[in-house]
Amino acid sequence: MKTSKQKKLEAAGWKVGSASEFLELSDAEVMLVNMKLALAKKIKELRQSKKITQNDLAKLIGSSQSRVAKLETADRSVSLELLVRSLATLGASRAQIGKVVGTRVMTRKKPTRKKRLVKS
Amino acid sequence: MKTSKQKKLEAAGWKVGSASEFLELSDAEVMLVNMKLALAKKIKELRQSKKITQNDLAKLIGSSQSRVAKLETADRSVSLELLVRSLATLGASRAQIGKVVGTRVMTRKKPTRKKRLVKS
DNA sequence: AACCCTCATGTCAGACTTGACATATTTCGA
DNA sequence: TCGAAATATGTCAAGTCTGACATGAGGGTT
Repeated sequence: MKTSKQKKLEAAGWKVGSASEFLELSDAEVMLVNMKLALAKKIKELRQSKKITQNDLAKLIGSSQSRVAKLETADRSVSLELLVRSLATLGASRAQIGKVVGTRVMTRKKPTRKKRLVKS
Repeated sequence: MKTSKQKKLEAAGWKVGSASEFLELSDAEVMLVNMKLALAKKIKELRQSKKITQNDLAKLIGSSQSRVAKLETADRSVSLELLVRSLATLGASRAQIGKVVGTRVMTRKKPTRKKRLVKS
């Protein structure tokens, strides 16, 4: 049986188990995904605080509205690099970006519950 | 006449002036390059502290010695993503990576006034 | 309704990144 | 000095990411 961690990764479209050590790699991947989510969230916050649209931001970073939408939803097709570059273009300092990268975000909004069984 | 900043970027192989605002973009690019240099340095430090070769690390991250060499020299062909992924695989925490991302590195060696204790 | 604005999603050609390999250069112990 | 291990550099096919475009969904205003 697969670990829930592994299932989560695969659901998000990440390759799993392709290299040497599963635990190490998986941890790194999970960390990367969470980092991206945190950065995406920060981009959205920063953009909204500046009261500009995704289209406006797109012009600032030399891209298109659709890519900005993908940025803010941490779409599988956006790189860490584009996320960081966008934050920087929005005026975030290295220190601010470092803080986002280094700080775990609480994602749970509801009291923890037991998971439902899923049919296979 | 080009600014020294611009020349530096072009020397490093980065495209300049292709989008909207030069100053904004350039700042973001410079920041990104410096970030990569800081991450590369950290990777090398971490690897050496573990007393393993580039080849060993390459196996750990599922890559080759040559790419690890490029990683540690912040070669133009390595992505931020690979840098961060490698650090994570070396066991760095998000907090540690965030610190590297957010901390400007002094490139010039001058006598330091108050030497401080460094985390191991 | 019809119109407009904002954001999300799918697709794709072109650009960029990757692991692997070959080869060069540096480092260092005997 | 020599040789070998470690590291650096160049190249490239295969894979990934990007901007652009089309289109959809959801609100809000007239």
